[in-house]
Amino acid sequence: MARAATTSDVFNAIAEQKRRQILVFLAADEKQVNEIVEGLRLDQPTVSKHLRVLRDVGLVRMRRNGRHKLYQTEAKAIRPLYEWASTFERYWSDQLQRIKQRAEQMAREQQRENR
Amino acid sequence: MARAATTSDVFNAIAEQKRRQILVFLAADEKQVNEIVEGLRLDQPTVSKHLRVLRDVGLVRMRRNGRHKLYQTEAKAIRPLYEWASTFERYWSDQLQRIKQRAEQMAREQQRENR
DNA sequence: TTGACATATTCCCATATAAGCATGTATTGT
DNA sequence: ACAATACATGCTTATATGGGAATATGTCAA
Repeated sequence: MARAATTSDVFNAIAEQKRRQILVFLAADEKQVNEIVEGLRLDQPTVSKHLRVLRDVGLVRMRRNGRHKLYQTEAKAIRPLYEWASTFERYWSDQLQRIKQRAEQMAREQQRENR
Repeated sequence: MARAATTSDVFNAIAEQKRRQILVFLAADEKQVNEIVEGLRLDQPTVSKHLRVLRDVGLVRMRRNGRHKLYQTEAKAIRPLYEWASTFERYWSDQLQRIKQRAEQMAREQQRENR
């Protein structure tokens, strides 16, 4: 079995760096393909192909405007990713907290010695 | 050019569903390979290979214990992913807020009609 | 209608997978 | 020392990829 299709879910779609760039680029406002090409310095077919993948998994939405097409990031489609990552938040905070506590502990011991 | 290596970064490493499962499974406590195999019902070589990828990108840490190896998720390695996803948080909240505002607006109009 | 502009798709290629099966390696108990 | 246990790696195969170049499709303007 090969790797899962890039269009199989959000996790696979965002594995590609250029697609991540595109998503950031399109987060605030809708933009034409042209603007993406110039803004990110990618070839036009490359951009179109990545947009296709992003569209297939619902990470961007598109509307036509004359002979342009306007793409924009569908922010809410990123939530599954965000939520999955959040699963681990408590664990890394725990670790950070432990480190912090240890540091405070050491500071207290230092003080005691200096007294 | 093919797809970027699964070991090239966290984004590629977590594209695989089974690796995501493993990370969740190892989030709270360290576990032996054996336990992963049984807990997630995967073949042992499959698990070892996925662990290899996860280790290469720093998503799990390992220590030996006798003839076992204990793996645990390195939660802080997931932060880049979390932070990237957070970039979009304001956009999806904006959208949600807009939806909420629209709902409230409609409610007000309803009230006015009923008066 | 035709031409120009904007975007999408196709074809080819090099590359990297993930699964399954077989085998290798390390560590411990006896 | 040896057998058993616990993992890791090697090999093969089917499959999907992303880039580049060429080409197709779609839409407007004159």
